[in-house]
Amino acid sequence: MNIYDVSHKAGVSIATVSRVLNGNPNVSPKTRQKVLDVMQELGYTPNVFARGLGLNTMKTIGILCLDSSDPFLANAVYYLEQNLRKYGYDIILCCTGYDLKNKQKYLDLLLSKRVDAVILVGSSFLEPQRKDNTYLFQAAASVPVIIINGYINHPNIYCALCDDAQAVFDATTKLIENGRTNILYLYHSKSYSGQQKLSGYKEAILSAGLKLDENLMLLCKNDMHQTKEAITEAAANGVKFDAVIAAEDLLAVGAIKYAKQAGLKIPKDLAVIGYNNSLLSSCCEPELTTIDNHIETISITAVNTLMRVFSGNDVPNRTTISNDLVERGTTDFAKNEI
Amino acid sequence: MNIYDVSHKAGVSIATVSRVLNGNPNVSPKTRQKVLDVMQELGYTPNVFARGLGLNTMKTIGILCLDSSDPFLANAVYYLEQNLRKYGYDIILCCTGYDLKNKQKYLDLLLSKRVDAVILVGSSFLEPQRKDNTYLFQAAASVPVIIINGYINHPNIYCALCDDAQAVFDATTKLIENGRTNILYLYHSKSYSGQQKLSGYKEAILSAGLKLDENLMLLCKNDMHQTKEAITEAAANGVKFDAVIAAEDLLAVGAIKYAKQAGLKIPKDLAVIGYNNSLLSSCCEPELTTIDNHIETISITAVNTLMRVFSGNDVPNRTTISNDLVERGTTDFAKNEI
DNA sequence: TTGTAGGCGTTATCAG
DNA sequence: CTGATAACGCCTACAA
Repeated sequence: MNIYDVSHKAGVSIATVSRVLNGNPNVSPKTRQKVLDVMQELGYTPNVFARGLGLNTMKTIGILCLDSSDPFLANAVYYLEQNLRKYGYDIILCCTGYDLKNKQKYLDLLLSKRVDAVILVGSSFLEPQRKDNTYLFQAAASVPVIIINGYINHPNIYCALCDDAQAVFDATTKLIENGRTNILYLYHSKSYSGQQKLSGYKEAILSAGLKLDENLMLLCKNDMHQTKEAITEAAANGVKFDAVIAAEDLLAVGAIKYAKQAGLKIPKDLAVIGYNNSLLSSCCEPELTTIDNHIETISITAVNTLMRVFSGNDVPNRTTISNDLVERGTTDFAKNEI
Repeated sequence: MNIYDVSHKAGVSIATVSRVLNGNPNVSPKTRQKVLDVMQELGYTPNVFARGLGLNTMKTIGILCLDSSDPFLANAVYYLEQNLRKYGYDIILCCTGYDLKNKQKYLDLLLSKRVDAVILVGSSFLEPQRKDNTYLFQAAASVPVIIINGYINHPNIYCALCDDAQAVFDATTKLIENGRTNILYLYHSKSYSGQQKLSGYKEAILSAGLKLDENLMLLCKNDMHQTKEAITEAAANGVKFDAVIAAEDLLAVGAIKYAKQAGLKIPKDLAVIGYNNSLLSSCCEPELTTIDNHIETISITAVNTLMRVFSGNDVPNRTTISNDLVERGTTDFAKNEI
């Protein structure tokens, strides 16, 4: 079942069938209809390989992410898929894990599959040392590279991200304005976005005229129970705090568990703010105040950016989205504002 | 940069290069090495389209799921991707949503991309009416179809699932044995797996000599707050219950929120059991007793099944995994068993 | 062990 | 507006 069968049955040449297939206007309406009828009748589907051979593209985008089972990344992948499909693109999903070697390997693999572009989900694809990012630059030499939630300046690399530093700055500042003086910061990743958040925290502390305290910046494992233990240990070591801000909802839940265990009242004795506005944040008790980084908007932006790149437009290297604080039960801003 | 360039530079024919490429043993070690060196030097990568054209396969599996941002489905997709990649297969991810028309459309789309097989994640791809499943049968006519968490008997369709009915039966029975007499069942899906779970519940009630009460089987929305409201309403209407078993952790969390609001102590006044052992289950307070359906094992089984099908083995139509009850704070079985 | 030539199903370029 | 024909890059008999 190929283009020849259709052309025979329709009594035209394969060139005409191909033209109909590709919406070429140089076909008489009558001929077009005849061909379409035959295609329908035969249930003909063009062979993507042959087409790919000629066009050297298969309308497919490679998506690289560390771990698609992470709720935040899973969301991003979902929105990307939905929006790319609107433009007729398929996605090949590829989960690399944390190892740089694997990231490189899989990126090469995607390129060898002749994807039309690569989208990297999560700033963890940006290595701290610029020289370790050469694998990205190489990729960018052949196809557009989009980075979600990270930023690096290089030709043919486009970044869509939210202003994590600003968001954490604002949230921290708000805690301070509401009378919290010892704010514990929890994080688990030193990725680009992780650094941004941390710097937002530091800046807020300094702007308020407070002193930065290393003991108040706690590097945790990405696990709620281990986070709880880490906080418990810090408290046992004499670290005092009346608020927690976490780089990730999961860590904030660990803080809630700590408060419960330590007999602290939330938000009275301890205010808690998370990050991502994930399902977890409305699951715990009290429900978690959290920063919403609008991953859907970011994903849509990324797709739109890519489409503009494809159509040859001049496209900004970076698009930044602002984010919101979603207030729930672990903070008492409202009461203070009355 | 193609096979001709390599053959020229290496001073051999393209056939020899092709043989080296495909690990054909009929090449002298010396020639092989020379060709490999040239390929390395030129950074040659075979063109997947041309290869696909000849072989009519691209070592790619299509994965269909309703919504890859659902934590449970996201997990399945992740494990599938990881395991398929071990065998050198890529995956094309395709999220359909709930509409049957879309399911059909995207399945056709995947087939037109010449995927080597299709994996359907979630029993929601099985329509209640067998005639509505003809789209699956059609697909099975051209490639193997794997269904995760659903079962239907048809040639070239293979199913990997856990015994949901048994799991709910066991959990319900355990509640009854521990003195609970009015068990509220929460569900939100009437998919194959949803039906299995419900039937497990019913059977357990009947086996224990209790009476089935329609009011105790509550169809909810897939949202924790709406579930809480639904339970509140039922209670207001006089429905009495001392335990809840939910087809989904999210619904169970709704029950926990209800208990909190109604001033009921968990597990003393109300025992709660969820399903899936998702992150949510260790996030709430108290932590949720839940049924773990071993999605990782199921995913691995599915991939292994597929590989056996590819190698032409005779493969059972269905593989069933048993599942465990993970006991946490919302039940008090342990105390009763002492 | 190696090389030659035909085929895979499209697309694109020319003539007409 | 339509048709013939040459790419596209690889695989695989078959021949040597």
